[in-house]
Amino acid sequence: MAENYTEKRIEQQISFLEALQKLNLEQQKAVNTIEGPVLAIAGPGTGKTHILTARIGQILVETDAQAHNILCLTFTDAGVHAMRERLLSFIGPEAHRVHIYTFHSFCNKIIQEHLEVFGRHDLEPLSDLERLEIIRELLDNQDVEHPLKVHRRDPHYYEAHLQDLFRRMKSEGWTAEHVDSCIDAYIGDLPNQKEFIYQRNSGKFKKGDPKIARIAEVKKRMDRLRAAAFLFEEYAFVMQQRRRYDYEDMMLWVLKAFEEEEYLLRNYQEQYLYILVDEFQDTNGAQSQIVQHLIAYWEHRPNIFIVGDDDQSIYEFQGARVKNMLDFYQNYEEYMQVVLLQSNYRSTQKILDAAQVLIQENSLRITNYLDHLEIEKNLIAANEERLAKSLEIRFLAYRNRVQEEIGLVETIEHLNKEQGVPLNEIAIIYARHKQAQQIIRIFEKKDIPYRSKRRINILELPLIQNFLQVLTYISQEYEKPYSGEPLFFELLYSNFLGISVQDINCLSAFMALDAQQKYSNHAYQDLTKWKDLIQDNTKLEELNLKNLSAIQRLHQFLEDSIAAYRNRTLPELLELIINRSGLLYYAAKHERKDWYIQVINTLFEFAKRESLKNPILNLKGFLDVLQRMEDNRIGLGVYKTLYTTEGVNLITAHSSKGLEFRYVFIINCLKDFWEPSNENRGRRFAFPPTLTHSEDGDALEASRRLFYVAMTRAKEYLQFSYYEFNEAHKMQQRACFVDEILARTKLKIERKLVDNSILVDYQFLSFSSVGQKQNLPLLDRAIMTHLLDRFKLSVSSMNTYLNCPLSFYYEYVLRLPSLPSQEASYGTAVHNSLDRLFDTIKKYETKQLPHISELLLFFQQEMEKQRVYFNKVSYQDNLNLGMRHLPLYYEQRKQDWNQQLQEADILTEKQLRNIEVDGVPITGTIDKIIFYSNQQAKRVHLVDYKTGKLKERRLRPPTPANPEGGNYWRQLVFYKILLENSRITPYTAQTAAIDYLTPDEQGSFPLKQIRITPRDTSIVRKLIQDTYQNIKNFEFEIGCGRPSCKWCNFVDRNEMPDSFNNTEAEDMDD
DNA sequence: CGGGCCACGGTTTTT
DNA sequence: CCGTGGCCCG
Repeated sequence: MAENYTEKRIEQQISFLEALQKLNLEQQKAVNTIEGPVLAIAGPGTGKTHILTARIGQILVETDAQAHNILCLTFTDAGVHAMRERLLSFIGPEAHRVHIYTFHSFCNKIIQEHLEVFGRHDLEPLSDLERLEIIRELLDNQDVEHPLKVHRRDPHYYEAHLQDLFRRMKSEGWTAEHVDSCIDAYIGDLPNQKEFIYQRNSGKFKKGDPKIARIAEVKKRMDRLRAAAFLFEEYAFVMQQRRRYDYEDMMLWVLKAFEEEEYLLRNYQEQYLYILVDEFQDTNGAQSQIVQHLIAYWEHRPNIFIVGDDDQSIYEFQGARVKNMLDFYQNYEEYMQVVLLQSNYRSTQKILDAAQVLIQENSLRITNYLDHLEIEKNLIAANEERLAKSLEIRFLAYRNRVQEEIGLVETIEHLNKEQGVPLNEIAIIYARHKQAQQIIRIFEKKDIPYRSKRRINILELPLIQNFLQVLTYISQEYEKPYSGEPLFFELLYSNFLGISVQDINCLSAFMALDAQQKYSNHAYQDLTKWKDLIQDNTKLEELNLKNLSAIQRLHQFLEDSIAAYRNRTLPELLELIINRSGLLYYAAKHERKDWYIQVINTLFEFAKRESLKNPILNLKGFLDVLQRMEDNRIGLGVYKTLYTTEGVNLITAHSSKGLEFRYVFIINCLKDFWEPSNENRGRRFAFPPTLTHSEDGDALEASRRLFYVAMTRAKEYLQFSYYEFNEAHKMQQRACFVDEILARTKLKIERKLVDNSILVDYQFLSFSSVGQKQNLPLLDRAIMTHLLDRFKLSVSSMNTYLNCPLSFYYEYVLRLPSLPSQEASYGTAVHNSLDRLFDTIKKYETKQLPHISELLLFFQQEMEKQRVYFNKVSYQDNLNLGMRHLPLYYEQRKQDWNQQLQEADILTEKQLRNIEVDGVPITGTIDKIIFYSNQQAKRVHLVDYKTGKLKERRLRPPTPANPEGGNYWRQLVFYKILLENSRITPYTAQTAAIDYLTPDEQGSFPLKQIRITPRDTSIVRKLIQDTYQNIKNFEFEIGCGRPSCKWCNFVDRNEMPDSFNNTEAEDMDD
């Protein structure tokens, strides 16, 4: 046997033997018990990977088995990787021949090896968007009486629930019938449950009576789940029809093949003489069935080694997981060897004791089910280096959240600077990512390196958003020249194009002045187009740009891309654009180039995948897919490791599993973060306990395990902290786990106060971005003065300014072209048709209301005029909407209208120009003015049409909380002021109304009338003056900061300092 | 303890 | 928009 071994192998052999000798007794048992079933319960830090690999080595040494006769299954890629590395160091290249897989890669291998059975050739993985769309269609096809739809305003509300349910059903191997019977069992038992029985007499209820209403409520929820589960089969069928599959399917296919194709299973059963399963506490139902199939061949004595720690099971359904372990034990009890690994090589005894005390509060532990073995899980510190150190565990209570965060950062800085602890030996562990946001900001501002790994949606990144703007422009210009004009200005700001902000200002000033001039000459058709400007070298040279060549490059790049559109596949075109736009160059030169390149690749790979599914997909289609993803809040995820340099680790307790750090800080140890809020959280169905094998209190145990995992990451020092009062000064409740540990140890809570001087030091780190000044410089004041020369305040410009001065700057000063939204276009069409209706009356002086058909005809004509602003589908939708709403509206209003026609004069679409109030030029158009000429008091009534849902807030007069009043209220008062200062009439307007053109839920069209008081008028007059003054003072820099605000987002997206631009600028200065 | 009303938030993670 | 949990009252 030995003669073929090279010297190197012999060396490895020796190091392997040495490693074997160093094993403690428990470990030796786990490694040496090669034959028969073994269950190893391995607590944290007990050398799990070490044992698994040593055992593999041992099998190879002790038996005739070849490397390929050994199968080692684990949960994650990282697990596979770690195992392979360790094995390589033990046994050398032979390690590559051992079959180490994740469950998924193992199934994939089986499928690839038996394509004839699986017929997977033409199948493609299902994207998140496709999943959603399949489910949406499924829901749409259901009757309105379906439990998931009935009484539901949003027919798609349960989409997310269904996604989660179907995924669960697949991964746990549940059928609809199984779910159904579990629900029946649960409901049947409800009257026996304490919470569903009155505990004492109260009112008409007697002690011992079942709570009928509560039971009915649960039943209703369960019926929804039941109905949802029965949609599963159809979902699976549609997937198959569309030739799509997802991750969970791979496992199910293999399971099915194992059951139906005996030879296939037998094949693998005979090959794998030794099977090892890692992290058994995390295997789901389907995974555990795969293992069971593989070992079934060996009846009572399979050579299987299962290692796991039930106390570290932090994914759901602990009941089912413990059941898996127990089933495994009971099935092979006769020959089963149980090994309990207790020597911990990671932590100090103090840390282990505290962790121990905590986890003993749990009852759902495997040791409690294996009573007869009389085993007790205890962790004993066995690392000699660690034994020497014995830092105290600390519990710190801070006054508030800010203090906790500052205290933490201070402590870490001290550790690093004064004690020389490397930052990557320090971890901050929390329950949810959002808890780390503020700390990340502090680290950023203080320039302390940190690492944080989390899933990021690349579609939200400024770089990608800018790039998508460029793609959209190219796509639109290809479809129809000049249709991309409204995008051009924003596109210019894309960092990777290398255009300086000064030059953009120069170009925008030219465009704005040009527009101003042409508007005043009514030469709307002659407006200069961006596209023409950047290819007009003469004009460009007149502008004295800092970097003319960047603009010329941009022009060339856009032209080339549009030209390349037709003859290239989507990936080819994208590749060209990524290269020629400068995106790739920009990313490659960036400080965080690894990350940027990864982001670009993710987008590119996604485009390739989509093209594979749909070979004729073009750029427009691709952008449409991305748009639909955005609409449905589906991201394109990528794991981001922020700052790959060594730094403080910021991680969730979940992702801390398997890691270890010298210093661990568990933060925000509060009930709200660490204890389960509810069994049914988020957009998910609640499952009956009969299905998940979980019971009341199980969720708390799951959280306790998570906390335990976090604690056992610490090697030397463990610190818990929390804050006593939240932002609203409400007292916080600390997590019960803290108290559980305190109760059974001598540890005490220390109240910490952060020194005032330190607090002051942190003041400068601004904690809020709302209301921040924008970073993009405004145009030159002289140019702005010129542009606002003849500016007149209208309702919409005033409202825009009041809502967001930044938006005002872009929309009214720079006059950037924008496409009207589809809603706005529909509104215009309805408006215009109503105007024409009343015009007709006037024209023929009949005082008779024309027939409804007249109105509908106008509407159709007006929609035709707006057609360009709709896509094909939404045009039809909006047309149908109007054709349905207008007759109902007409019917509801006609009586009022007829009466008005008799009593009053009606003026529609009255333009009021050249009006001045308190020195401010104002302007506007009033939808409808009704003159009550025959009344003594000469008065008019104003009406404004609105399409859109009634929102009372918009109509509210000013309150102390909202001193400017609702938008619509302000608008009506503005109109009154406009009319009364117009001198077209001596009449006063005391009443005004918003006339809603969209019905409410009861099908009636609201007509909201307001009475305008002199106080109202003076408030709005003051607003008019102030707003005008602010505009004249160029106070545009502060945006509203609302997440939905186009221009705030634009500025936000482009505020990042960009090294590329700077180097470009330097190059030019030479 | 039980019910009604109102304000508020809306995980974690792997393949 | 839905469900939950705090809060108040009976």
